[in-house]
Formats: sequence, C-alpha cells, structure tokens
Amino acid sequence: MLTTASTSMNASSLVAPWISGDNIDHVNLGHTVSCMVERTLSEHEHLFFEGKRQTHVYQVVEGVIGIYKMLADGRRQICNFAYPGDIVGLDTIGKYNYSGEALNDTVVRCIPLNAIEKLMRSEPGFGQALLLYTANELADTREQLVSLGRKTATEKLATFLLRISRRSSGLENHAQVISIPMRRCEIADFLGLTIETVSRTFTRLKSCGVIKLLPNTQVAIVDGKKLECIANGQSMV
Amino acid sequence: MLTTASTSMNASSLVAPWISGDNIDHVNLGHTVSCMVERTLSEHEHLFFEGKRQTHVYQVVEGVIGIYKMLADGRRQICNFAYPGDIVGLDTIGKYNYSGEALNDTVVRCIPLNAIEKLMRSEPGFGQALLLYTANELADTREQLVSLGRKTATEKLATFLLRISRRSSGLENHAQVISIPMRRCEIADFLGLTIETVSRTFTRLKSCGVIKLLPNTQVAIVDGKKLECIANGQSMV
DNA sequence: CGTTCTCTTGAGATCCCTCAACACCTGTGG
DNA sequence: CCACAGGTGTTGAGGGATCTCAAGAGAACG
Repeated sequence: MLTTASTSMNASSLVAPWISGDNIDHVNLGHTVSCMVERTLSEHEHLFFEGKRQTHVYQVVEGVIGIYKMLADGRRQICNFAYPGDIVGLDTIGKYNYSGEALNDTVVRCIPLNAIEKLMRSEPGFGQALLLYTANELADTREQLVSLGRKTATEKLATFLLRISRRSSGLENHAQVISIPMRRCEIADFLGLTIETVSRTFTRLKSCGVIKLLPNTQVAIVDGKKLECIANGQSMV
Repeated sequence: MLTTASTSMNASSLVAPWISGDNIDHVNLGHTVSCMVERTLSEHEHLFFEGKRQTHVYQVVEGVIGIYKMLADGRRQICNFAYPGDIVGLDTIGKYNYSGEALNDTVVRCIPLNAIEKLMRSEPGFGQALLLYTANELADTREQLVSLGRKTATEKLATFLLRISRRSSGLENHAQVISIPMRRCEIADFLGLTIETVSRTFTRLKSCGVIKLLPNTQVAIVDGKKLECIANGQSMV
C-alpha cells in the first residue's frame, strides 16, 4: 500500500526529510540531535534483554547488532541483523520482545522513547517514515519465513549470502566480494541450522564453484546467477 | 518503543479513534465509509496475487484470508492468517509481496490506496494507528520465526493451537474449545511441515491427553498448561 | 609456542519427509 | 437405498536431510 520512496516524496513531501535519498532502509534521525546520545558496544555486549522494560529506540551507526529470541532450553533464533542505518526497537510495546547483542564493536545512537513520541506528534512526516520503515522490515521478515519454513540448508545459505551482499555493499549492488561480520554460530541461529550444517553447506557451495572462501571472513561470489537460482529453489543441485 | 494502546491514547489521543477499545489488533476503518466497498470471496478464491500491482488494502470482515508466498517448484509458505479485523497489504510497495486466498467464505472491505494516503495526510492519528498495527504484526511474525527455525513439530503445533485459541476466541481468552478454520494442508504450509506430520502430531497431542479432536474441525484444549509448556519447549515429551 | 576460539570434517542417530494405502465424509446419480 | 467419486484426514514403512557427538585443523593472541 505504501508508495515507493520517490513517489511518496511527491505524494507526501512530509516524509522526505526523514528518508535518506531513495533508500527506504534508512530513516534519517539526524534531526533529533538534541536528545541523542551515542553508545559504544564491544563484541558480545548486550544492548538490551528480552523482557526488560524498554527505554530507548536505537539506530545502528557502526557494526552489527543481532536481534534474537531464546527458548527455555537455550535454543536461539536470531530474527534480524541490524546494520548501520537500521533502527531497533520499533516493534515492541513496553518491554523488549527480544534481546540485542553486538556481533562486533558497534556504535549506536540512543533515542529515548519520549523523544520518538514527541516527534510523532509534532512532525507528521516522521510517523509515516517509521511506518514505511517498519512495513519494509515486515516484508523482510516474511521473506525470512519462507527460508526457515520451506528452504533446504543450501537454499537458506544462498539466500542469506545474497541478503548480506545487498546489505553490506551499500552502494555497489551485489558486490563480488562480501565480508561476513557474523560467525558460523550466528548464521546457524539465523537460518535455523547447526554450525556444522552451515559449515558443510559453505563447503558445498564452494565445491560447486558458486562462491570462494577468502581469509578474514570474506566470501567471493563467483557465480551470482547460480547463487540466485539456488536461493530461489530453481537449482537441481 | 510504542506505548500500549491505552497509554498512547493518553499520550497521543489522535490515535484513539482508530483503535478499537484496548485492542491493538484492530484498526478502526469505519470512518472511511465514503470509498469502501465490501467484497465477498468463496472458498479458495484469491483476493490478489504475488507480483501483481497493488490497488487496495483490505480489512477482513468475516472469514479468514491466508497470506502466502511460493517457490518456483510449488513449495508454499503461509506467512499469516488474517482474521476479521486484520488488515492485509500494508507492507507492500507498489506490488503485492504475496498472494491472498480465502480459506472459506469470506467478506472483506476494500480500501483504495489513495484513500489510505489521503487519510494519512489529513489525519495524523491514522498513520500512527497503522504504525502500531504494523509493529504488532512484525512482533507476531518474529514469534513465528522462532517456531519455524527452532521448534520441533510438536512444539510448532502447540504454539499454533495457542495462537489460534487467542485469535479466534476474541473475548474469552484461551477458550477451551476452538474451531480451526484451516485444513491440515494449510496448517502444514504455515508451520513448515507436511500434512502427514501435522496429522501425526495432532494424534500425538491427543494421546498425551493435551487436546481432544472434536467433529467439525473443532479442537478441545484439555490441558492448557501443558500445551503452553510444550509450545515453549519446556516439555520433555 | 601453547591456549583459546572458531571452523571443518567424519560417523552414526534422529526427526521429519516421501510414498502408499486406507478411512471417513459428503454429495451425486442410478 | 446403495454405489461411486472426490476431497480430506489418518496411519504405516522406508529413506534422506539435518542433527549430535567427536575429533582434528586453522587462526588469533599473549
């Protein structure tokens, strides 16, 4: 129902100041300088825990935050990886629905809840920008449902690599060489697999000639077309 | 970040007219009478298809709409079941991201896109109500990620039954007897299982004494506590 | 140059899927 | 009233993808 970013800038120019360029993924919170504090997190440090009372919404500036939920016996499902520009904590009510942990050294902007509420009341375009952003995240999460529910391990990993490639490269679409800021363990908990299966699947994609494993957690996408076929379940591998 | 319905009605009373009572699940679109048309769908009829240009947002009045995505080879993942009051099509941009099919005889309200956009511009509270609704749906979808990624078949079905029980009963929370408006096939495609596994799992829950299978697609929840334990992975069954 | 953490690889176990048969229900038509 | 067909749900037997357990290989770091 939401128009594209460029269209909505015509239709409702109120939204424009809050969206960075044509990129729906980025809500521009630079305006709210008055009440924003930056916070630095080191590897494995938590930004918040599931069930705790919510105090802030966060926007990632640098690094990656993993958003996850846990079952009683320790099984974990990572729901999302928040990259720079991403906003965390928009879908909770009163309490955080999930925990947020820094995968590596990370910087976030902390926006107090009342600042968000104030902005929503005073700036009509702001709420719309948040709606646009949240709707986009919902679409993304539904895509992930398909992976978890119906794709094989190979298809899941291929989908994941394409997703990372889109996210991490920023401007250059489908970069040939992508860096993977998460460990096997975190990929496994995102894809609903075990680390062993993730590892084996990386090996499988490598021996198919689709990717190359480079040092420093980097991956080269050798055959992007084939990777997309696999990701969409159109490959008879 | 979003305050509870009741709080936000104080904080921002603009939202109030658009939310039914305390129920975040229901956005009140009764105001937009001018441009709303009701449409009736029979069993298996489609409301829209994935990839088609979006023309409307829909609110279910009666019946249930299944929202699904398909892979090339026919594998299907149902992302959501839209019950009366639910809104469908808020997270798409230009084109529908998924298909919508009526599970049974269904009535929906059709709201043209431009009506939504107009309302968002003229009524500040409306956009906020939609944000609240969308955020709620996102939280719901993330919960489903945990099921698909990390739960066993039994845990998935238990989670599903509780979800249905909460949704369908409306006022009476955790009704003892719930009616399941979807076939085994649709439950399977929602939970990432096969119909056979769903059927076997129903039988297993029945022989554990947790549920009873009644005629007319009804299920009695005999031991709600145990069902919740199973759903949360705390059961050693 | 050990220690620690992460990743890879192997072998066997397990959960769920696939294939197949059967049961049940409903409506239709002889 | 019975026979039959089609849709839906249940149950069984065997197979396969992924998990579990276990060991070893690299990489990072003091």
